[in-house]
Amino acid sequence: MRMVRQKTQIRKIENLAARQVTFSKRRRGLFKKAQELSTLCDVDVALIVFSATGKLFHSSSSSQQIW
Amino acid sequence: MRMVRQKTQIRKIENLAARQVTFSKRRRGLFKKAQELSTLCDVDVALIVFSATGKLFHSSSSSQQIW
DNA sequence: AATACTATTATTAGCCC
DNA sequence: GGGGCTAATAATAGTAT
Repeated sequence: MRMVRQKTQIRKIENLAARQVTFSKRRRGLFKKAQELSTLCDVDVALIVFSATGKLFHSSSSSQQIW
Repeated sequence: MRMVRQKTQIRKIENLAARQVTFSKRRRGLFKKAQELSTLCDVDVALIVFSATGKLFHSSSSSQQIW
């Protein structure tokens, strides 16, 4: 079974199931990167992701609570 | 000249110059990833980074202006 | 929906200018 | 501070379970 991966085009993924899977995977990656930037560079980072179904994902490394 | 790259430890980079370079590079990467998530998955993403010198970097894909 | 695998792409650390 | 280079690490698309 070949697993030929195409270079990802950055445009809306039309297939709902595929879009949800990508949302889950990339959301995790984004929060990880945000946390790493905060730690490595000693800066505050706030990240808010609003899902299509109205669910809210957020993180903030700030000592100030802004949300 | 060997360029032996160590696996990055996720802890504060003590050297100021190195920290600033990493901040610049990773900040760009993070905003790119945020934009990609928004486009691919058709969701709103807001990202705010407070630099050590008080400079504010932000992006929001939301149609609602929150900043 | 969640998790695991893995080939492949994407990011980036360390360097030079 | 910024930009380019390149090898190495890291993220992830596609697949399978």
